Amino acid sequence: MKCEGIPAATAARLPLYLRGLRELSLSGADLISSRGLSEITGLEAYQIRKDLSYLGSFGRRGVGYDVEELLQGLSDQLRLSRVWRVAVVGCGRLGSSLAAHLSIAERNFRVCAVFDCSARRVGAKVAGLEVLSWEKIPAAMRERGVDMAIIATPPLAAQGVADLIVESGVRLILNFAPISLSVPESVTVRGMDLADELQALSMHSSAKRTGRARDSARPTVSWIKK
Amino acid sequence: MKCEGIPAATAARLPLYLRGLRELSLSGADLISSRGLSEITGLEAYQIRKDLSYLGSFGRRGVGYDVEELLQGLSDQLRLSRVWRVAVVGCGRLGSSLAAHLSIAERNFRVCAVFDCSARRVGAKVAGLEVLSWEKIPAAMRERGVDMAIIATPPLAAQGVADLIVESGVRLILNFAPISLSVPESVTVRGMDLADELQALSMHSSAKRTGRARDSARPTVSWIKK
DNA sequence: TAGATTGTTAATCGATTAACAATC
DNA sequence: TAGATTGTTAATCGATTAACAATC
Repeated sequence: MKCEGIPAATAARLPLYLRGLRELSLSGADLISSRGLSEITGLEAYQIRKDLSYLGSFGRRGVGYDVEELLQGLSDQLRLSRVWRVAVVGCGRLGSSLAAHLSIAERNFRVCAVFDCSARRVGAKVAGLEVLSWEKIPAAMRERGVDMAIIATPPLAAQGVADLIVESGVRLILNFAPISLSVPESVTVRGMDLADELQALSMHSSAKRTGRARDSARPTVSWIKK
Repeated sequence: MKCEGIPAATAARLPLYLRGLRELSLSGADLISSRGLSEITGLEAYQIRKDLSYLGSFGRRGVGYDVEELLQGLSDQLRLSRVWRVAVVGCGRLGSSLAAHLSIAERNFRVCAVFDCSARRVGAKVAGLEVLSWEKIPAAMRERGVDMAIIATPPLAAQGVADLIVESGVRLILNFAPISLSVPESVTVRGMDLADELQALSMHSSAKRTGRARDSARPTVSWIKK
């Protein structure tokens, strides 16, 4: 799938570039070459040049890329010029830690609602917010203008929660529950599963190699195939 | 990258098939067609047939796939016939919840060591285990026969921890810290980053579509490029 | 000018899709 | 036999890599 003409494989690498550039920016660097970015990301320089060329002409031949300019270009492409309003559903250990982590560490994403299915947890505070009952999902999501929802419930509750999220008009879902969700075509679901990752790692037990650095161009080729 | 002749794109989808088949097995199904698996996974039937053909001949023409047999084949490919010994480094909110979750929910992965860099947490219990000081990483990893390490420390501590993990001979790392790690060629690192995923989701804000189900063939195309 | 580095074009490679023959 | 469904081959598509001309 493409995002505005950008190949899927390239789009999946943009967050990696963004992180590298943020580090560079903090360290005060003005310029960076594709070769320099290669050392930071572990990707090949020619691939970086090709990827960045899809965003437009941010580099200067013979010179390199202006760090701030490229950072801006990437932020625009990733639509980070705005703050995204995030809801977390499921306030167990994982959900609470995700909510807390987001609140502390990410300025582009603001947790603005937390929900739980257990009466025991409703009313408690998580990430500074009062935990709401799952029944309030559609109303509260709309009221608070939520853009994305994170599902961190037990697997059996996840589909029901997903249905409520869809009902409330939210179209971006990050799913930590180890189950496949059914959603309408218009909704994008991204699954993150610890077991899946460990299983994939186990396959690499022998016969592997590693360039260097964070493998993880996190290659999101199939956001969804259709 | 291939694993024993299996294309990378296919390998990345195997955990998805495994989950579907486990559900089927629990529900008592004996046989499943590629069409049936398509409904469960959201992938196309022809792609499923092609993927499974790489594992060998598990289906019977005119009939379908034997659920248990295919489950066994997938488990073998994913090397799940054994229990993998996992260490968690970093016992903050995220690390503790990952350790607890793994202990409870995953039979193929056993948490057998937990570490932290903060003296405050050393000695506490996480997932039933005593939290050890990071200085003991090399010794304890070896003693306990750890196969994989999960890094869930703050970003600034992650590289140092990764170095100790590598020193202890562990070659499979799942990194939750939002930073690129430098490791030798022989080590496989998989990065999981909440911010990266949210950024990627944000790109899909408009102009998206979703087949159904868990998009997430979790397309791990670049475990590492080289 | 000479050296550096991008942006782009062309070549290679791998993955997806389509089609169908094999076979239960 | 007729219907169903796999496994495989061939066709298409997209991504990676290589090479180099443009340009600072």
